[in-house]
Amino acid sequence: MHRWSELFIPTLREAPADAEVASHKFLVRAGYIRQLAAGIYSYLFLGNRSFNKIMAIVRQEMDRIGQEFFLPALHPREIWEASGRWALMGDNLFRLKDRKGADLALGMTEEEVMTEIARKELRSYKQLPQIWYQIAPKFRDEPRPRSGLLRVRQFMMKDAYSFDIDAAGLDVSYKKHYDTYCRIFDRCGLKYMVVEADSGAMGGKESHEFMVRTPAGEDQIVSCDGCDYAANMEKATSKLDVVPDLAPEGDGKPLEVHTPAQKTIEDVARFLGVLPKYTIKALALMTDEKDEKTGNTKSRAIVVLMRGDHQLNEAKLNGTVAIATRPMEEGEIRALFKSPAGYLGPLGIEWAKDLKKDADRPLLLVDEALEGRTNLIAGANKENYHAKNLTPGKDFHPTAYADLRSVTAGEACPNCGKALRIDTAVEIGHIFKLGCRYSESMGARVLDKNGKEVTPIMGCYGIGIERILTAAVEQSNDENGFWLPPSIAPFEIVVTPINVKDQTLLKAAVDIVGRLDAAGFDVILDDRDERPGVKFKDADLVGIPFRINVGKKVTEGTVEVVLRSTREVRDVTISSVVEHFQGVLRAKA
RNA sequence: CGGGGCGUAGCGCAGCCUGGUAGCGCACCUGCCUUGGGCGCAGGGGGUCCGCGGUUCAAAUCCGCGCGCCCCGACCA
Repeated sequence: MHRWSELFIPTLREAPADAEVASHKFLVRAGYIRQLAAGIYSYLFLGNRSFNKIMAIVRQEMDRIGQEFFLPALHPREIWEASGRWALMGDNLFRLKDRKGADLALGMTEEEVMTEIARKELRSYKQLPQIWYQIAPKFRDEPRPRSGLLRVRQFMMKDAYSFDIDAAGLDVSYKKHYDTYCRIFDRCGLKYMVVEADSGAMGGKESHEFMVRTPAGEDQIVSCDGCDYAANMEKATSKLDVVPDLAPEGDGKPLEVHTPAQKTIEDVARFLGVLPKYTIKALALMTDEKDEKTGNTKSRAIVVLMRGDHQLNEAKLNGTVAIATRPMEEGEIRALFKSPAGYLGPLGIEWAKDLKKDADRPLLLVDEALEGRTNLIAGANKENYHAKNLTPGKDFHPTAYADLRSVTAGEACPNCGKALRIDTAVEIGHIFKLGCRYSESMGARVLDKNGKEVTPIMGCYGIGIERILTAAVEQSNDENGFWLPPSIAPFEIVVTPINVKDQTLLKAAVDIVGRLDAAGFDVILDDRDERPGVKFKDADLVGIPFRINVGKKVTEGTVEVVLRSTREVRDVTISSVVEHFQGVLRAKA
């Protein structure tokens, strides 16, 4: 029997000053966690209990489709070299040396280790498909740990990897994970949504993120209330209203107009008496690519043209050019384009003809929203002048058109046309068709039916254990504390005798706890010699979804059952308490 | 990596400007009292004032360097 008086549940009346988001404040106040260092937390009794319940659910569901491993957190440099990620991961990878001076890394994910096993052990198509998973700590040297448990440097992750003989097999493994994830998050009592995700520079592969809407989140998701369209910002698109173009002026050729001291889109549009959507915004960017051998940095200029009222989506740009970019400095703009910053435009510059060719020329990337438009207004590459009558493809030639725009709330859904909404959310799971990136680079091969060597195709699938807890807290809290879904709460029920010095009450409470225990419920007895108010406040704080008050009414054979989420109180006879909770808590099971 | 803030008892903070006894609330311990929403009274314990160096008769306080933590941005399978 769990007796509160004997347990270490250090609740705090006040939250630490540096806690900002609800989950951080409450998990600390409720005695679930304590911080050890930036982004590194200890899980105390209650936190660990909740944690174990989440992991048990994940494990149970994953065992239906895969096999659990336990892999080292300490990885030799070699396997990260083999996958090419030793250089790629940069400072996010924790690195250390052993006594002999050999390089080691703390695992941030386990593609390398899993693929290493596959490489050594898998020989035949007959051994496929395989789904291997583990639940283990991961380490990332985040530049900025934040928001309590939301972004940390050590965290628990369920990561799974699938190996299939072909793309059709991968589709099956992927679908299994998709369904399993839904079951896991359903059982954890989360209100989540699944969004299409960007698969990064590798391109073309499928990816979904499992998200929980909460203002504490770090991601933006776009969704439609009218249909099931949902995507993250990097992937989201929308249907734009057709803009009737301006009529050409004069002979229809590019026409310079005097725009003294009008630099921003808003200024120019107002000055010329048009809406910003008739203008072109030119963004000058640079890539700095370091040559590994020579150590020299190669830079390339990229100019992005957007409709005047649109925002560039850097993730989309990244996906298009497959390299990091930075804003160009004013001096660079002057030197390269002979144009003052603020008056940059596409005219009179020799642009690369193709993404692959003309490596010495700057790239001109034009957002799709400008494709087919005519008679637009852009900078004239000349102080105090803009140019009218610009038509892409005629007056200048883009290197490429691409979807580079960030969707904004209220734009039309690409599926059904209803207004899109944008919410912040926390990512709790991510499934991803990896392809052969790791199996290829690390040399995993199996023989197929025909005795031919083929590279297994992989998928990877992650769940953040902390984030399930965090999301659950963010989802259900008020000024007094939070309540967790019973499936992941440290205890399902707290039994609170109003006065433990009153032997009748204490005895009745012990009896009730005993019977609930015996019936398989997770119960805690708050037998502390505290005033009722103190015990109620603590009970409200620590996330337990049900409370049983054992008070005066015991003499009439009843106790109160309080539902934390709604504060709904209900008298239940002592004799039927177990039955009552079997109805409430075990109905679905 | 750019910008900002903070570091004094377990938690929340004052003191620092203007150098001289280290304080308040909560928590904790003892006793009494109280028992349906963080009760009351009395007594008590607890501090390398983030660290190092400097100035000074004297440093929590002034100066320098360092470290840690938080926030915004950048970054982020």
